[in-house]
Amino acid sequence: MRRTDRLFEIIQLFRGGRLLLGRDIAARLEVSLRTIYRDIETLVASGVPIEGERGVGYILRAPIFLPPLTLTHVELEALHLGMQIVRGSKDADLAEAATQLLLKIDAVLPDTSRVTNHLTGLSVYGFADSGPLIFLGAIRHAISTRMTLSIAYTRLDGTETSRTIRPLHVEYWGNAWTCTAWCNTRDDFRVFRIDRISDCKETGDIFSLTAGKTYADYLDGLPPIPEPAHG
Amino acid sequence: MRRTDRLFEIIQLFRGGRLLLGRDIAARLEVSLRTIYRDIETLVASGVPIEGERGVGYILRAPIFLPPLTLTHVELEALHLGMQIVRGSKDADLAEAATQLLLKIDAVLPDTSRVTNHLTGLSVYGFADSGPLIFLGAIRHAISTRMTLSIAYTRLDGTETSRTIRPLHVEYWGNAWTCTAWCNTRDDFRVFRIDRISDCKETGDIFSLTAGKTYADYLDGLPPIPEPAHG
DNA sequence: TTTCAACTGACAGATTCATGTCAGTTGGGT
DNA sequence: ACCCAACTGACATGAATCTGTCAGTTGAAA
Repeated sequence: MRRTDRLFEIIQLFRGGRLLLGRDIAARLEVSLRTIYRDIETLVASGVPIEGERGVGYILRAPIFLPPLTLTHVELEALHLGMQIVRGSKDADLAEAATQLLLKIDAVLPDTSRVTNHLTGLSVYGFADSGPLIFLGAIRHAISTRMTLSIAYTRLDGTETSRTIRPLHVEYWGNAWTCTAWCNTRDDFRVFRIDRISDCKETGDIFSLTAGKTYADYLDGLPPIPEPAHG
Repeated sequence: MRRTDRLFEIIQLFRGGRLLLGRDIAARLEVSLRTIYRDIETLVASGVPIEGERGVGYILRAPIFLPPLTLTHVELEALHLGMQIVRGSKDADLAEAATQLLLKIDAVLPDTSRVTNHLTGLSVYGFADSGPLIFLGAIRHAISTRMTLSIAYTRLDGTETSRTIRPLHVEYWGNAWTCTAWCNTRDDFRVFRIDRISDCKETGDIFSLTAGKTYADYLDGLPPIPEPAHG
């Protein structure tokens, strides 16, 4: 096995945020521990955020590895525009991540390719996602961890209701965010505007994706489906 | 010089979209022509879009080289969201670039990191940039090449006017695009809503960034400046 | 048909690289 | 004080890579 391949392999071993011991990596890849130390040194030197602690082991901070890419100028512009828009979003996690991503990319580009040089003068002021979206991040988190939520919701007519839901999907409509969920209270699918959710708590229950209650099932039940991101 | 460094150097030589001969690259890097052929083969094999034509030379299609990066899941999500939003934009160039970028990234991620796996259920329908923005691409192009434009503009009160402008900057306001320009007709800075531009032609004149007529000068002349992309 | 420059294959020598072994040090935790 | 596992340095050996040279082929354009 070539060294390059082994370096790649090592990154793969960290999937799932695992803590690894040098000794175990060495055994797994059938090389000596010394070689692993050298490999890790190489990886860190090329910017892979592996962190080691004496007496503990290694972890990889950012688990998605992007190999070298080449971009056109327009692609870099699109990337920059998109990240600026997301930075302006009300979802604090996403906004922060967008900032970090821009910084990473900028740090890595030579002066001559620096984002700002290729921006043909373009600024983004104030994202369009309106209203209080303080729960957007929590909901996205709940979707990925399948946490049942208990929400208070203000209907369009102003009346309040509280529901227990299994959040399935989030949609962005250009100026509003919605959450499609299985509503335990109504025993059917429901779509909620996130800016009208006035309270949101995790119940502690973890739901499983039961047949008939998934987002795919919801889509199946709809007549004609709008094409995402084409208009 | 290590080979890896030379490979990197070769990419740098292509800056500015230059057409290069293998012989010249060889001379510049003080290696044999055969070695350059081998280097180019290696680069192409690792995905760098260098194209060679017999009897002509080499060009690099996508001139921005992004070294390996590691991303967190949220960063990948932010990237995906941003690109989906840009894909929905009315600027055909940017939208297409965003699509290409998404495809590039998806092609390069291992199955386990594939964008769709990390999207905690998120769709983008219909970008908020409203109205006819058919000239957005043309204006961005004119900004980068410093082409003077002749535009027909419909004021908010409905009256028509035609102007000769030096486009300087484009701003995105969440639901509308504007272009800040030096207006030759009025001999002052003016801001135009791009969806209200009913015609747009290049005059053929290339302007230079004269002191007092740059975007920086425009910003200097403004009282308090809104912070870009923070809300 | 000639020219140009990209391309390909083979081969041998040089040199760099990678690796294991050994013998340490360091910092945190128990 | 002891253990653990990350770290570091040195060195020799062997493997892999890299390179130039030479002798071609190919496709396009003049």
